Amino acid sequence: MHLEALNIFCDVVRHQSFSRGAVANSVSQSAASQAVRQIERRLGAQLIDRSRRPWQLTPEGKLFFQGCQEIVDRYHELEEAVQRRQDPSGYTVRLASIYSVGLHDLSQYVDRFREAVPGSHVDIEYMHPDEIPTRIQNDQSDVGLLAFATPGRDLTVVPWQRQAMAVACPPGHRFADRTTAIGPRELTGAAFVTFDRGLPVRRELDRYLRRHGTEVDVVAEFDTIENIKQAVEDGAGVAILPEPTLRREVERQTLVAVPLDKLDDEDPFVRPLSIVHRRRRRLNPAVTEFIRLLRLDNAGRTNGDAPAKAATRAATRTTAVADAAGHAAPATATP
Amino acid sequence: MHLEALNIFCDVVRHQSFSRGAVANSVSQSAASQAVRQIERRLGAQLIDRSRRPWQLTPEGKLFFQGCQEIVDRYHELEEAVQRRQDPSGYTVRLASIYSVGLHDLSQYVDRFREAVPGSHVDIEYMHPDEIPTRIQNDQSDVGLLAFATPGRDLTVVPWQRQAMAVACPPGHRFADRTTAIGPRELTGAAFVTFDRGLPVRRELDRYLRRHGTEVDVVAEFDTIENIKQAVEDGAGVAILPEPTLRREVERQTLVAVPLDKLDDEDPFVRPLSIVHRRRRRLNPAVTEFIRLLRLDNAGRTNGDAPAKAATRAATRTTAVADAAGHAAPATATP
DNA sequence: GCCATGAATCAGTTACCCTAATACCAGGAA
DNA sequence: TTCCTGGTATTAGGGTAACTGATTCATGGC
Repeated sequence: MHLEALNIFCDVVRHQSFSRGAVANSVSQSAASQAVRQIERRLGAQLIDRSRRPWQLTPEGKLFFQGCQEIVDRYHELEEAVQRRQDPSGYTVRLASIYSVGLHDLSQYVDRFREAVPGSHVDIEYMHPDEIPTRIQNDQSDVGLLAFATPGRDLTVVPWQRQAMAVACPPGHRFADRTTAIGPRELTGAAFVTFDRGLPVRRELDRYLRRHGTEVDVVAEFDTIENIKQAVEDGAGVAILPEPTLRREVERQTLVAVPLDKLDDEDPFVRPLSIVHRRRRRLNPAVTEFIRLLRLDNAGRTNGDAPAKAATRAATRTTAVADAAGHAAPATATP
Repeated sequence: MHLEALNIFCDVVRHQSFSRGAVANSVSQSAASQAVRQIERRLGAQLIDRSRRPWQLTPEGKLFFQGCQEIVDRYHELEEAVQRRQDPSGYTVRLASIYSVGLHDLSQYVDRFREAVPGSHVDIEYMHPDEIPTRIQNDQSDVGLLAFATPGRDLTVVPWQRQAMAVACPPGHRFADRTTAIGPRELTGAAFVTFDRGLPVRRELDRYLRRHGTEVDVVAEFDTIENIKQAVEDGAGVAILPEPTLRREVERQTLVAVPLDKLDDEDPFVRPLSIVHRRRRRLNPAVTEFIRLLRLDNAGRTNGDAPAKAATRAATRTTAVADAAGHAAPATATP
């Protein structure tokens, strides 16, 4: 039996789809179908009940899937262990992050990690938020950093940071000299630069404005914070962005960040950043350690105007993310 | 990667030989060589150091072998589990035994086992003693019953019964009316029917006679106890055989069994029967249970003239043969 | 130096797996 | 019903991996 075939079966099950399982293994849909059929023939058992749509795992299929996952994971670990013994350059953690978690913010964690696990290495890749869950499911990345994440069938979400949102405007703007926080209603009618529709942060932003009866004049939409900041610098309008992502521009005095009024009667408007990793599967010990370090002292980190209390609570709430055996914990938290 | 290739590698390591590993997998030596090479290429690591004879596992090889064994075993378990879920006819224990452990003796254990593990089944195969370790190593049998067993690299030996040896003679023989035990020296010059050279029991028998300065007149050699008994019944001579194997003939009065004098100053001459199973590998839970039952109350069993004390000691000495996780225990005992 | 033993290599064949194209099937809409 | 759609199964054919049998090579013993 090919281990590759077992992996295809696992991916088909994880994605609930032969086609997507095939893609995850870089083979044709036909190959995936044949691979699963072959496993079924050799086992002499039907693993997938195809009589209805969408298809379902049979009891045998569930049993086999669990064992299969374990076996495939173990083999990959074994391969890694052998290669590491040869070339003891250490573990590599593959991190997938959205653009707006700055390299600068991450580097302190990376440094601490490399110190804690000698010879280890962190591969940081920045990408579109939609890509991150997919990459983690396909085992192309070990850990993801994501805003407004929602847990999925095979995705564990661990709250990480809560970034306060602030109004960004160019230095000459009428808001620029404000020494007090801005209430959302004050933005009514303002020229507004915002995120592309379809991004989770856009939905949250729109909901926030709607909740406060604020109608803004959307003059531009972008899919990255960098582009929005550029547009604001160019005088296109104002924007609401996570305060930590504005630090450099504020220092350089190319932008002004004015705090949003917290309006005591409700939760402040924050961007929750989360750590995501695959669920119900063995995690590399180095990955577990990296996640531990990430979560360890992000309370000591400045988090814009978000109350430290909230960040601390989020951090302690999920202390038992991974157990001693290196398995993903079944418990999942939503920001 | 082919699971079959991993299994070939494991067998090559277990047998310390590419050729024998190949045979165990029913492929050519060439195929085994190529399979191992391919694994090494894909891993990018040398697993076997071929520069010296006999070849040795590299550190990477040892690491890989351990993991490999685990993975292959787990997969086979998984396959079995799936098949059992489909057809819940239960576990099968494949038992390989020497001819002279009677079906009658075993059936009581089998009955008790089938009662303890509902739906289970015991496949008893009788064979030449030399075959048994091989079959166990090649995973063609789960448990073996063997006389004068010696533990091997991958074979755990658990003492089971100690059968007293007795002199067998035909009813008309001059020993037949003896009411007292026979001292070994009394056999000097007697026409003697014995085992084939090469059988462990023959070596022990010769050593016993030599130790007592007894020279017998070997008139025939056979490879099974049944043949020896037949020859003795036919008046070819006398023999020294395990007392329990003579029971039926004594009842039928076709043979007479006279106890061997125990000669207090030394251990009595007994045939140690042992349970053997593979070492350092997962054992099927049913197999573990079967072994437990075998060992459980063989003290209550009549064991010829062998002192019950010895049998009990042997049984308790190895109480921890298999731990709760179903792994073979590292400890091994020799009879 | 020579032989015996066991593994590596080679060439030829087989068998398997993959892709592409296409047929099929369950479920939803008209 | 009938058609349509999204997704899976099937089929044929080409490419490649893996096996066998023969041979060569390396090592350790003589």
